[in-house]
Amino acid sequence: MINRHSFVPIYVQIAQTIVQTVQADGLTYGEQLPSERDLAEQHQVSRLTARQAIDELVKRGVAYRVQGKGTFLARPQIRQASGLMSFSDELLQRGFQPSSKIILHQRVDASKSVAQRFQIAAGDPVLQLNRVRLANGQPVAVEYASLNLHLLPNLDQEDFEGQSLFAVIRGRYNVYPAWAEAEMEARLATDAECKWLDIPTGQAVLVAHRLTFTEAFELIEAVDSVYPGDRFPIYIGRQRILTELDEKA
Amino acid sequence: MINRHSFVPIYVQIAQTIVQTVQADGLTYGEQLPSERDLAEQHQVSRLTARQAIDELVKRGVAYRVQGKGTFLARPQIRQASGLMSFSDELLQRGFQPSSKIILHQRVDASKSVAQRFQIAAGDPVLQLNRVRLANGQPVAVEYASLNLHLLPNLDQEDFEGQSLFAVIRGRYNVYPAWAEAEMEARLATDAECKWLDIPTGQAVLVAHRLTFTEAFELIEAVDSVYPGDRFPIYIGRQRILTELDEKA
DNA sequence: CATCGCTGCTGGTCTAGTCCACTTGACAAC
DNA sequence: GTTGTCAAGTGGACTAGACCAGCAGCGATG
Repeated sequence: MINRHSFVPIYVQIAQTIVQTVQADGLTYGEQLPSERDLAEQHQVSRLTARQAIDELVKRGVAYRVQGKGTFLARPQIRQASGLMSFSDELLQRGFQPSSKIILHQRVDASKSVAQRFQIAAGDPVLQLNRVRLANGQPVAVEYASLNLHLLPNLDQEDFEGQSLFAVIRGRYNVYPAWAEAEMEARLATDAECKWLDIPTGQAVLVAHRLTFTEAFELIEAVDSVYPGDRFPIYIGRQRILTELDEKA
Repeated sequence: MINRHSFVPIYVQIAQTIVQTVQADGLTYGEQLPSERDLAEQHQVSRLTARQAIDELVKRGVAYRVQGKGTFLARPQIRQASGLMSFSDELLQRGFQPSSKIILHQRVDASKSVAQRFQIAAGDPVLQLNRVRLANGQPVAVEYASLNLHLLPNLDQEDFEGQSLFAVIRGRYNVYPAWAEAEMEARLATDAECKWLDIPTGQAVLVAHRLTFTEAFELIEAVDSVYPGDRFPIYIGRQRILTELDEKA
């Protein structure tokens, strides 16, 4: 079960085995997981390590704790993937074949507002990448992306028709998206968008203004995604509602 | 500084003092916070406790760690409040005076699909509460809410024109919203919505289908919020992008 | 029969350490 | 000057305990 000489921390390994066990045993919402003390003894680790494993599951919204009673499986999420994450990954998970048609792909000088977001000088080059996103050949979104060439030098020489942008960012540059932030609004589709998305004029579209950061909050990309309103509802994911630090006094 | 006999855990107290210190000293994005060992010695606690304090800040996206270097302040969020949280709270934070006009307020028998969401029997009573939400007297949203009367008995006898729904839920019932999940779409406003929101016909609106859960994933409410597309962009909050548990092998 | 209290379980918090991985800067050797 | 090495400081992982707080079941006591 547990490999003490692996680079993967023990608590992650334990979290993985719990997930596997849950799937194998067909456990569902509300059922109880092993106690922290049981897990510790089972895997011959200290209780804190077992607790860290369960922390991982709680962080993901897979399980929840009740003091005095135990740890239980959470209600499953509506969907796995999030509208805030990689478009390609989400489509793959949902069983579609993602692809792209590039509308624009060029270095541009950063405008003042873009430069401020990227924390670079105005006029510094930024990669502008506008794409129509397709699922099984059907257009499902238009994306207007600005990418940080300081963080991703020579990114403009990559090919994005064939491969996922995030895959390139992770694989070639070892840059890992860790945080995302978004604002949403609705508006009517522009004429160009109607053509790209193959929708009638006057239709409502959902626009997501998304920022993606590294662990250290360097801005990787700023994207405006335009979705036809009804064809593709966007799942925001499961989020913990944080109480203020100074409440509960 | 630290009160060892308070009911508030020491690590929370330390997290609070860090936030206060940061504000008092005017520290900004990128500046370094005290090391875990420093914090531990400063407050005369073990290193784990100091670490837990920083964990709180990292969980909130206030700080981030870099192994071998230290802990640093994160880039501030676009906005504080989230479109997934309490409408009233968000408006208050942004300096508006929230109010409501009730369109519908009655017990209804749960339809099959609603009952399934709430995990109750079909036909069991649910509180349907439809409101026009106002900011400084201006209509900014229409909300169609279904509330769980099993969790919140006799909620239908409360007054919601004057007070925040979440305030009642927290104060009177001791039910704390802990998780939220949402899907978003865009469509054209209905005639009734145009009247309520005082917008021209044919305008695009943003629709958020939101579920709010307790810590134990009991469904508190299911809400469809309709926002005029451009008047009020919805902030989704800052979210961690989770890597799969079985990656990084 | 109802109730109170005990006991044994759970998670929540905390201690005082250990060793490892990584970053940085200083300093010595080339 | 460049390069390599070493030490100090950082967060990451882990141990082996401790006590507290909340829940549930059981049994004795009224």
